[in-house]
Amino acid sequence: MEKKEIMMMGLKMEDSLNINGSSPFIPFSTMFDFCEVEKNSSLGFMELLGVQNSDPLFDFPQLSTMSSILKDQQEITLKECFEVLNTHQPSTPNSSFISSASNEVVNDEHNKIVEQLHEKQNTNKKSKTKKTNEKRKREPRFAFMTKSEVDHLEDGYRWRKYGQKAVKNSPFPRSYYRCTNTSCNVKKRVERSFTDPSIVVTTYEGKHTHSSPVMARTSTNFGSIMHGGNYVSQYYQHQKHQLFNTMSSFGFSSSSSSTTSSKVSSTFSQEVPFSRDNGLLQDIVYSHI
DNA sequence: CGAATTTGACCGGCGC
DNA sequence: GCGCCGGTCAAATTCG
Repeated sequence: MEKKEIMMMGLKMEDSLNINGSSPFIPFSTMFDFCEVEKNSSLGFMELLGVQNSDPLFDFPQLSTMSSILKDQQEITLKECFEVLNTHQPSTPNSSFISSASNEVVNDEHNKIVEQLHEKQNTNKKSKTKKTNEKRKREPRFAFMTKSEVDHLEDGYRWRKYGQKAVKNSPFPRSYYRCTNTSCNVKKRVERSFTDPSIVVTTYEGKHTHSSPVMARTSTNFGSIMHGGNYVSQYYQHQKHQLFNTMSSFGFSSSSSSTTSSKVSSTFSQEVPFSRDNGLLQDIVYSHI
């Protein structure tokens, strides 16, 4: 007899059910609300996600467009995401694909982020000219804005909290986590957006030198398609899977829809049937015990 | 009782 | 030099 373990983007379904009762909330809305990439990186959006030609995600024109934007500019903003998605508006306009946050809130957030990025770029320039010998090398960082009622989202790795600080101009604190694996120096910061408290901003720094402990003990298809040791690993595989479900369930269509369903089953999971009725809730993982 | 979290102290970078 | 700020440390406390 198979035992089912249900996970939604790494967050256990039962946890989310406890919080919202009959209507489970969606912990992740979309991963490309904001994506920050190191300047020297030539990664496009698809490469960032580890999407290859054989992936069903490859067929979504919206994502290809975003990928090219990201490649040219090294960063993609909320506004650009909106523009791209609006030019490929699905047939049902009332379905809010990006998030349930109002445009005002998201624009505020966008402006803030752009401001921060510019500030950072300026300070980087200054410190470069000032210092001949660079002391501290910053690991690549990736930030995600996610709609969640839980601050610390389960992502398959084990983290130890080592600090918490009050965030300027925000009632919500920022938490600092470090990977519990001693040989691994990956860190992450988690904070809640004060413009929209339903949004959690998670920033990863560095790459794991080991595989995910959760994935190691559950023989899932996610585990088998991981890029071990890479920061685009299991987290992105989750995101990738989620993204496809989201794109599909909100009415976006891939450019080669005839072949998509077969591709999906081979690339993501043969055990999880795709049903549009389930929407985001179909992101489940079956594990054998 | 060991592991994880909390929280005030501390540190280094930066602007004034 | 001083104060602010983001990030980290580590002793105390809580949790399982």
